[in-house]
Amino acid sequence: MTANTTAACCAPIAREPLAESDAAELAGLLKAVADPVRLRLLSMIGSHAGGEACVCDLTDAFDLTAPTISHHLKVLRTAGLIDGERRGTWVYYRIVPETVNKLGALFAPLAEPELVTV
Amino acid sequence: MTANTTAACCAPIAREPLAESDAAELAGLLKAVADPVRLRLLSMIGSHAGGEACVCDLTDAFDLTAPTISHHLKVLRTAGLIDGERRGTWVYYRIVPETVNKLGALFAPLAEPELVTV
DNA sequence: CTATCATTTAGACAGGTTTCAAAGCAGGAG
DNA sequence: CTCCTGCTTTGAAACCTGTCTAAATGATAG
Repeated sequence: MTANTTAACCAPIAREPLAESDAAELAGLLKAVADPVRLRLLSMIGSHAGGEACVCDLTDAFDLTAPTISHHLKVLRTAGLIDGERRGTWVYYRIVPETVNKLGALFAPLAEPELVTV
Repeated sequence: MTANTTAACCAPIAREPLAESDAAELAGLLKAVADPVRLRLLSMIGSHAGGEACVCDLTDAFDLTAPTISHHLKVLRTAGLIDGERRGTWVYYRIVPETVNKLGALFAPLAEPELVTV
């Protein structure tokens, strides 16, 4: 179609127009992380020693009630970004790297902002 | 080859807990792209020949009214993800790579040993 | 100046989100 | 068994979003 003279740059999102179905799926994932509390939860879980974190640790880090934290964890779990398991009294969550990678792949390699000027 | 080899693990989000202020800023950015229409708009603008796209092209690709598209473009513009300019009759939008890179840097290097060598 | 096309703004409405209090479940301790 | 603690579910209130129609603004042509 075109000369495509600026090929050495583009993140997937800027390489070709996103298909409608892909956009819908990715938007669902992005909605799950597009919240300050859930971003911090995801970060806390992912950076916790052993790769997993107990809900009790997470709840104490916020000025929010336990049901609210539980709700946010459910959103992340439903989106497939985290996975939870009960061991005895406590419930532990860990990250699902495959799903997180989908997000990374979306915007990732947008190289240096040295684009061809107009 | 031992000079700061980014290990096969951690995206910034999984390296250390996100600060509250960073989480708020990033969540704002993510909210702007967490919509199928806006994702496709961003992708269309970024992948368009010349690095910019006219609103008229964008509007025709959706089953939505012009005001709705305009609303979504405003959200992307307010978030700093795109930048618009009027030239004569038409308004042209282009991507702001710096802002998009912030998103790429968040989830990017999580466990995928694929190296960018282009 | 008037007509017309392209885009944005304003106002309104249905539907979804975030949050909390209260109640419900599941394990462990006494 | 009974109680207590950790976590989830439910139900409801306040708020935010996506979409539309109608109207305003900007630019160009006649």
